[in-house]
Order: sequence, then structure tokens, then C-alpha cells
Amino acid sequence: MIMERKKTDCPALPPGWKKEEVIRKSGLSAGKSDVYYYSPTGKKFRSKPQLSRYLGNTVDLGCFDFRTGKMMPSKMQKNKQRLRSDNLSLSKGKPDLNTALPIRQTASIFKQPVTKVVNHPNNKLFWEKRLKGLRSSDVSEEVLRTMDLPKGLQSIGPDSSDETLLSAIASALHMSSAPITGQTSSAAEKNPAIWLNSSQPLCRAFTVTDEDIREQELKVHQARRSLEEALMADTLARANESVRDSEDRAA
DNA sequence: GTTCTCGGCCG
DNA sequence: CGGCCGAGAAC
Repeated sequence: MIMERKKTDCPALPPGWKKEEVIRKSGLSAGKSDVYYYSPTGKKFRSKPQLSRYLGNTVDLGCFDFRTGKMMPSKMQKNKQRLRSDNLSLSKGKPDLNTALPIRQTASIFKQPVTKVVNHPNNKLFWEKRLKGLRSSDVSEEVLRTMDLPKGLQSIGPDSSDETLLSAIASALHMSSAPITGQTSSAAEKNPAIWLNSSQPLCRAFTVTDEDIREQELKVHQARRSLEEALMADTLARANESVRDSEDRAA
């Protein structure tokens, strides 16, 4: 006879989510309790950030209290979650692509903001590194594979890593409707600190050929097929699971 | 290998 | 002090 540990329904979350509280029964922290949540598919979550990344924009966890599992109106004061209109409206001209937030500017599917350090005395020293290490990742927090960039793209300035370059360009494409050319002035090459065009990413001037475009179209096509297959597999998996759930309940 | 549990860091 | 996550223990 297995004593199923009690997982209670959590009203503050979408249907099917369960909450569990486990009391520590030994050690220095005996008596303390840990709270876990289970998605409808059974995945376990042990912290609010983890939950938040998984749910994305589906649910606003701003005032969700992880420990109690309830919405706490009192937590409304937190002014985190910067609106990007703040940053755009107060800079009338072109945004400075190397210091503005790398938030997606097209369809808003990511609402998580990115930390921006302002008024730091050494600001100039680390804006080059701001985008370092940004990666696409999936909902289970695993980093997806890194990108290979074409030889024609070359970084400029102190940080020459590919990942920073890629992020800088992606950010530029999102932030500006003007063409992205890279740094066209050869003077910027020798002394970026002075000649940098801040409305362009830290990247040498580059050209995009017709073949580049055809190649990319092919990649997009293949990626769409992969996505289609993955979605299909997921739908089937969920269907199977709900069948199993009903059988368990009936037994 | 996966899951459970407590330690311990850091804000 | 509590949230969060690493890592050893347990399975």
C-alpha cells in the first residue's frame, strides 16, 4: 500500500496544477518545509523562477506567492518588470543599440525583462559584454545548441566572441527599422571608443548575398518542419497521458 | 539512470 | 530568515 503524498489543487494556477508541501524530518533544518508544484503533465517545479520560465506569459506570477500558492495582492508594490516603453519614449532619436535592452521588439512573446545597469561609473567598460552568453533555450532550461556564424560577419571591439556578435546583431534588427550595416567607418576599427556609430552593432560592415538569403530560407523551412513534428509528438504524448490519468483514477 | 532530501549560499 | 538550487543519498 503506497501512501500517496498529498498534492493539493492550486486554485491560483491553471487547472491540473498541483501543489505539495514536504516537511523536513531530519538534519539541522528539520521542521522546515519545501514547496513543490506539479504541472498537468507531471513535471516537478521547486522554485518560482523555474515555474515562471515554464509558464512564460500564460500566467502573471508577479503577485503569486510560491510558498502559499496564493495570489498576494500585497505584493503589488514591486516595480520590477520594466516596461520597454520607458526606454524607448525617453530617447527621442535612434536608440543606442549597444546599450538599449535586448528585448524582443516584434511580437511580444517574452515578457521577461533584462537587467540594465545605469549610471555606473564604469559603464563604458562593460557595455561590450552586455550581451555575452545570451542563448535561446527551451522550457526545461536547457540551452539549445550554439550558432555558427558566416565568415563574413566579424565582430569589432574588445569582445570578439561569436555569441556576443550574434546577440548584438539580433538585438539591432529588433530595435531599429533602419538597415543594419555594421560599423562602416574604418576609423571605428582602430579606435571604437571614439568612432563608434552607436546606432549600429559592434560588427564590421558586411554584405548579404543572394545565396546567403537562399540558404537561410532553406534553414527556416527545415526548422518549420522540425517544429511541426515536435508539436505533433507533443500532442500525442499529452493525449496518451490524459488517457492514463483516467485509467489511474478509475482503478 | 532518476528521485528525494537536506545543506548552504546569497539576497 | 527564507527562497532557491547544488549535490549527495537513496532508490
